[in-house]
Parts: sequence; structure tokens; C-alpha cells
Amino acid sequence: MADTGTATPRERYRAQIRAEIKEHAWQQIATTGASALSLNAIAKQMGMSGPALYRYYANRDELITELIRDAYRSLADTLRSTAAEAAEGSGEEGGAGLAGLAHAVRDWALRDPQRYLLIYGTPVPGYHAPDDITAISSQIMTLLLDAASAAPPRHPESPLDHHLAARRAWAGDHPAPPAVLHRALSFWTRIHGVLSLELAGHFAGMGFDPALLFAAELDDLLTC
Amino acid sequence: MADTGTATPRERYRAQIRAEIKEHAWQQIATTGASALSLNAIAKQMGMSGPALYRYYANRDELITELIRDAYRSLADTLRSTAAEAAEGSGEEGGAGLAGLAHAVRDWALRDPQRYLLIYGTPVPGYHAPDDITAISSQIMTLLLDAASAAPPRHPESPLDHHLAARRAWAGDHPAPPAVLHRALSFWTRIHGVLSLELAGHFAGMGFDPALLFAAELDDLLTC
DNA sequence: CAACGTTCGTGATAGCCTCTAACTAAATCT
DNA sequence: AGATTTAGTTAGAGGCTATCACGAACGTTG
Repeated sequence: MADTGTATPRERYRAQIRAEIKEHAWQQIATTGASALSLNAIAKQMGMSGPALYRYYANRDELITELIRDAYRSLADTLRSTAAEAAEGSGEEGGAGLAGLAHAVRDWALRDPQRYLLIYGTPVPGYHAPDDITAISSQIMTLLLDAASAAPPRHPESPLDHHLAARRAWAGDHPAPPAVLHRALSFWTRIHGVLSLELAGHFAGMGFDPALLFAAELDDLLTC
Repeated sequence: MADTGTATPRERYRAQIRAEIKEHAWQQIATTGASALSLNAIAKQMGMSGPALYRYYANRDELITELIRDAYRSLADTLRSTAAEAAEGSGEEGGAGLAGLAHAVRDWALRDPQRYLLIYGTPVPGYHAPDDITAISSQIMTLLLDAASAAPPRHPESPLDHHLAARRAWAGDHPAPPAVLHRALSFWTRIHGVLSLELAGHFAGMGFDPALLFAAELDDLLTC
């Protein structure tokens, strides 16, 4: 994560403490949620006094921003390697790429639900992510567009397709046709819809298996 | 909301103060999010000292729970009247009910995004809603099932349908066939997926019109 | 090696928060 | 009118974020 190879001992020590702080932060977020994250509590857990943490993070926001950045990076890495494996294994099996990405996202999210919700959950109204984070999120979008390009479009072009064709700046310089832009967006929203309701516990008392609903949603998305 | 007709003056005064507190709370939530809700700040806004509020709400959690309850009630009322209008206007126009509900949900959510996110956004890990709130949420589910029943199933039965047929307790005593249970769940997850990403601001920098994506998603949901 | 500047961690402190407790004043009930 | 319930106050405990001044450890450099 932080290259501890080439640096002064002081910088290596500093990087290690920062990493240790983040570990405690993740642990705390996993159990109490991001809104209850306490720098003070982390400091106590690490055996030092409260204000000491401010040597490593200027404030609570900066720590949370770095957690968000790491979460995005982790998701992007996961999806990148999933896409690479899919491209290697089967030559061009339309939709297998998207299915692989879908399951990779769900596995990643279930591994630490609060980490997913830190990215895609309720945002704090004032917060604006720095540019390098939005860059990672557009890397993720590119992966989705690549996978969506492999699956052939099945629908006649919708009014949305024309709209997207004109406003395709968010796709960067990706050469996907309008139908693929649409397909990637729809994939994103549908996966997020079923997954976020599961993570938020809205299926908890209902008795059915969320994995089956996810699979059905994915199947419908790919074959319909 | 609270029946101020039949009660002692003291009870009416109390109910009015509680309502006033909630109004300030909603205002605060709309601008700073639910996690930053401060009883102290509300008290100051109302011109009284901090601890005075604890005469009306035992603690912060109780206030937030009541806000969640009111939000659910408001959404349920909105959808109920939308469903009633749809049933009255056009006799049985398959899918018009679902489309009406979808737009009603979106309009309701856009009117106060934080109110939607209070219900369907990131939950506090420890929190468990009281029974009367889950009762309202199952009323909403019943409205969805009613509307979904009107639209004929277009798909062959999926493996999920069998699963849902066996575990239909969450549908209460609703006589919907398995395909309709599936349809209602899919409607919920898809509407929530596109809507929650919009409300969370994930489409903000992308340039396209979220309303068109919502409409396309709804159209695909109904016609496919 | 010794002096120096940098960095780390500390306690003290301000200001915010939730929430409790003791007390006063007002309204209601008998 | 007197007794009781209730509303609101201040004081304060304990938590939090964050700043500041200070001493102690560290690395570098003459």
C-alpha cells in the first residue's frame, strides 16, 4: 500500500502508524458505522493520548477521506483482476464479464458492508470528494464499460441512448456505442439497488435468500 | 398528525411542542444530514435551553425514530393516494399502477432527499426499528404487490419464483402468485437503485439527466 | 561527538455534544 | 386555596474534535 522500501526511517515509521490508525478505523467502522468513528477512541486503543493522532491526520475528515480512497482503490483492484481473469479464461462469452463483475462486487461488499456503504451509502451533505477519488471511480466506470461492450445490445435504442450519445463526457474517451453506455449505467444501478437494500438489512426479516434475488436480477439484466 | 381535538390543554401544548421540535429537526436534517442532528441546536433555535428538550423526547434516538416513523407514514400515504387515483382513473391498464408509484416515489424523494435516505440509506449498525415501523413498511409492500398484480408476468418462472413461493411470509396474506412477488421485489430494488445513486450525488458530475435514466429504467422494467 | 533543528507525544484547554440531577416557577387538579 | 404535576432553568459529568505550549526523543550536520 505505502511503499516502505525507499524512505527514511522516520517516513517508514510514520507510514506504519498511519496504516495502523486506518486498521483500527476500519475495525471501528465495521462495528459502529462511519458516522460514529472516533479519533479519540482509536488513540486510546493504540495506547496513546487523543491529540497525538493529529500528527498523522489533520482532522477526522482527512482520515475518512483516506478510508474512502482506500475503499475505492480496493474495489477497483478487485474488479480489475476479475476482469483480467474473465478476459483470459473465456475468449468472448458475451455477458460473462458483467456477471463476473457483479459477483465480485457482491463478494467484496459482503466482506465488509460498511466499506461498501462508505462509498455508495448516504453521503454527508457538505462533503465533496477530491479529484483523485473521482478518478478512481471513473476507472471503475471504464471497467464496467469494457465488460458491457462484450455483451451485445438486445434492445432497440431508447430515448435515453440519444441523450447519452450527446453527453458522453463521463465515459472519458471510451469508444462504447450509446447502447453500451446505457447498458453500463443500468448494470450499475441494478446491482447497487439489490445489493444496497441487502446490506442495509431491508431484506432481513423477509425470509428469502438475498443471493437468489441478486442472481435473478443479474440473470434478467444479462438475458433480457 | 397528532389529534389536537380531544385532549387536555396540557396534552395539546405538549403535542405542539413535539411537532415544532420535529419541524426544526427536519430542517436540520435536510441541510446537514441525519448523523449531524443536534438536540442542543434545536433547543437553541426554539429559544430554550438544551436539557428542556428531554421533557419531550427521552433521547436523540427516540426523536430520530419518530422522524423515521413519520417518513414511512408520509411515503405510505403518498403511495396509497397515488394507487387510489390510478385505480380510479384508468380501469385496468397493466403497469400504469407501477409507473405511477415509481414516479410518486421519485417525486417524494426529490422533495427531501435526506428523508428518503433516512429510511433507505445507510443504517446505524445497532439500530432496530420498532414493530409499528416495520408494519408501515409492509403496508408499502402491499401497495407494491397490488400494483404488480395488475401487470401481467412476461417472463418464464425463474428459480427465484419457486423460492419465493415457499417463503412468502413477508407478503403477509397477499394472494399474489410467485411471479408477482418477484416482480414487486424487482421493482423495489430497481427503483431504489437508480434513485438512491441519484440522491447520493453519484450522477452529479456525469452530465446526463437522471430523470431520463429513471424513465428508461422504469420503461425497461415494465415492458421487458 | 556535540549541537541543532525537526518531529513525536503529552497535558491543558476551549467549545461542542448527550444526558442526568436538583431546583424553581407555573399550570392544573382536588 | 392548597397539593400535585409539569415545564423550564442552571450545574455538571463525561464524551467528542481540535488547538496550543511544552518536554522528550530523534536524525542530521558541523
